[in-house]
Amino acid sequence: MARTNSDQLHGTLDMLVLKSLESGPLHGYAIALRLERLSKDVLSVEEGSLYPALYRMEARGWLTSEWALTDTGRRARFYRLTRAGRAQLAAETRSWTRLTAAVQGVLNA
Amino acid sequence: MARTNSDQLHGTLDMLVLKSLESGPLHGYAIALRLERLSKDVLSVEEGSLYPALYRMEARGWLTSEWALTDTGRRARFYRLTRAGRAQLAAETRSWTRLTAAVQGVLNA
DNA sequence: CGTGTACGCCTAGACAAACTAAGGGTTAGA
DNA sequence: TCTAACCCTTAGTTTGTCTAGGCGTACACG
Repeated sequence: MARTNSDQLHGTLDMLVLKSLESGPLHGYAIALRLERLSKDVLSVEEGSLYPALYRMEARGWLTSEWALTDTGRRARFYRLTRAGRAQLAAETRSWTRLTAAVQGVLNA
Repeated sequence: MARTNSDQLHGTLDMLVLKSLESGPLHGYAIALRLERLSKDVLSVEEGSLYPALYRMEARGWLTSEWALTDTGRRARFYRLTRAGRAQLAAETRSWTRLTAAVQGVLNA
């Protein structure tokens, strides 16, 4: 009913997830933790957003996944960036930079 | 059907519209032109997004509106920022700055 | 005079993305 | 034993933006 979190990540979640996989495969939970930590708790990644995003991106060929064990011995699904995923990350990053610069330009006017 | 423009403005349109009214009332068409010009044509404001956004914001008390004549003698609906609208603009600007800084932090990692 | 073009506004419907709010199972430790 | 952290899943809702039309007016130009 009431919205507390207001789609703060709209349009950037894919990019952030792709980015966090750039340096190697991670599982969902780890991706969420990483993003929260890197953003100093400004970004909070809801599971209900994250997992569907992962499935979506895998379906689009940007990621592959497989079950494996974490370093603490738990089963988890690890996601790995594909070549197409890297390209997508680059494209989204360019586009994001361009957009935010434009918005900033308006705000400075 | 196919999406060409991908919701590029998602979440920022309200802020941009409020910002463009900061220096005085404008009508819808003028707001769109202004945003396109200020952003050097990076942002394109679709009428189907803009007008519903204006109605929404008026309903929320951020804007008031009235019919008046443009300097070229046409009838147009002019929107004016309310006190609440100014507060909203300030809040959204703070939040946007915070968010983009966080995203940038992740991208730089 | 007709006709195109820029000016202006309006709206229904589709759609994607993110969210809320559950549920489930596992491991470790108090 | 029981709690908390770890990890995944998904149905359903909400929202905003977009597409794709429609309407009417003023003015310039041939």
